[in-house]
Amino acid sequence: MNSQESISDQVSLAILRALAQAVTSGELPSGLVLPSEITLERPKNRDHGDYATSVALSLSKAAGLNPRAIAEVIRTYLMADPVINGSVSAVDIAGPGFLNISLARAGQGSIIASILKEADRYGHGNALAGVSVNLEFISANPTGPLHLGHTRWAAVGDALGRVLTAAGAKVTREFYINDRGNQMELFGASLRAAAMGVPVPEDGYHGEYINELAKSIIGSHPDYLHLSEVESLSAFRDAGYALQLADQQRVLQDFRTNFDIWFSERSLYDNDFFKHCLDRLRSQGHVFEEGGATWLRTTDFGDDKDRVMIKSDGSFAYFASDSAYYISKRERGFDICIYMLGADHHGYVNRLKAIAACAGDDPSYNIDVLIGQLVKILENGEELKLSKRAGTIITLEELVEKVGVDAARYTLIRYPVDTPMVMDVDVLRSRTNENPVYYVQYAHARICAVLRNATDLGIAYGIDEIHPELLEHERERELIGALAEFPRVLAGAAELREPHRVARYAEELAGIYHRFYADCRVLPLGDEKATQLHSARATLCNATARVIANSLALLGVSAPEKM
RNA sequence: GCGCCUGUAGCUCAGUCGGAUAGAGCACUCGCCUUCUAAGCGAGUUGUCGCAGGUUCGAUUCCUGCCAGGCGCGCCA
Repeated sequence: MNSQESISDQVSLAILRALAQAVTSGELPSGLVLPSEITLERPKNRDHGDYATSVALSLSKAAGLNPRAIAEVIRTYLMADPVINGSVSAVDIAGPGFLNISLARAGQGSIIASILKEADRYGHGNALAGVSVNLEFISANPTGPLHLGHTRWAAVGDALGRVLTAAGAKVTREFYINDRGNQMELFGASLRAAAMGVPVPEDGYHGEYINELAKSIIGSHPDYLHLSEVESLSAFRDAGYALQLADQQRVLQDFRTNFDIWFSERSLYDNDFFKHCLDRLRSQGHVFEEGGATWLRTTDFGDDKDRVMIKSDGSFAYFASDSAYYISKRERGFDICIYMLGADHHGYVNRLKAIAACAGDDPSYNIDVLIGQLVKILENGEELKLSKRAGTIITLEELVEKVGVDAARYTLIRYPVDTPMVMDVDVLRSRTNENPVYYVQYAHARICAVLRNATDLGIAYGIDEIHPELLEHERERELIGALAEFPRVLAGAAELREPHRVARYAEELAGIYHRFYADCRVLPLGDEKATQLHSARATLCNATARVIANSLALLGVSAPEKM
């Protein structure tokens, strides 16, 4: 990290050094417990500098000193610090004891230089280096098309994978196929009934897609109708499964969401793997028998009731799969298992965490469960109701047909997953500020146009044309400040598992760029002579395009060069 | 009954290791294209941050209680 240490990191380390020096010199009490790190914040008000910290305020009580006095001591050592000497232009004390730090032009220039140098890796970090993450999302039954609820996870899960990767983690995306149990049997029975032209079972699967699937199966396997009932049920089930799974895979690929592993629930029971899991849990002392069933004592770890794994009739409860699946993930070498579940599954959080604890793991580290709220969709001002019965479910594919992959992905990602959201199809089709994906993409396309023109005019730009001393306009300062924020935003998004932060940042950056563009002419006007300022501004544009493109890449959204 | 999530501008929502006058888009009014993409920019108006306490130098943010809405609590999957 040393070579890529950002200005803000350098400053916060310098503040730590200043505090240590102050303690050594006796200006701060010797017993004072110093913070392990200093987090700088970006003041909303530009008069408060580029960075600010309130350490002096928080140390005041323990030190028994006036916060402004502490700030004064820090300021003195900070100004003398050789490392940041050239990049910081001023350290001011404001209000009750805030330290406001302003960057020198040279410091701003180094930000642009590192963006151009690191290119598509700018902003990436190593907070999760060496950590192996299993990211499981969607995990739909292979008994029908992916619908709107799955779509949110497809977009957010994929973006989270990109964000975690950018933070240095080794990420494996996994789709858990619920291919065993009653639902599969009902699916087979529904297909068979449809194929035979008899009523589908009451609790079976309905909808036009069932008829189409049935038709397609008979088309390639007319003999299925003449098998015995038992044989034909499983034949229809397996054929339907294969078709539906292939369909889900195709739709997801078109949605730019790719999985490394498609994990079959059935496979958990192959080769006595489940027995092995049970033995492992038993050896940890959390398995017991009662009423003819085999249980996991999840109440040892905060669950509100114990869970049955093997029912008294000898069949496996769904929880058996959950337990074995978790153990499988850990035995395959994953340090952190992330689960993305719908709000209707939030009751599972405790029991999943309890599985980890029962297996002897640390539930606060090895397992991370994210709960997402539901999505509603609006068209022509009316909510499209989702009903499988009525056959009016909105599929992922239909949504993409309506608004396109970029708009669908972007909109689903830009909200925190724990808030319910409404997608308005009409807005997503619009080309205005209401539609943030265009706002961001437009900024990128606009910059590309400017750079094309710069090249035509023979204006040089790039790492040798930064000229930070010429960038003194307030808009330029703002823009550089925003570019410098990207690594922190990305790190936060990874740590909190919140990719929406990247989208919000991209919107803010795009807005700052548009304002810069309105106020700062980049290229020479008419027959005006080209100067270094033109090159410097074009270079700033170049760096901005880079950061916007990097942000969009993390969301799986395209960064067009022309619109 | 127990548990989880949510409650911020007229609308849709940002804002988490507590910070300096609480933000954006939409909507409404008015400006800005004979020169870099107007899918853009600028100006104006809008708030008991659900309510009540507590911790703190300082709370939209943390804690407790309450109110309102959504969801979940099977030897179903």
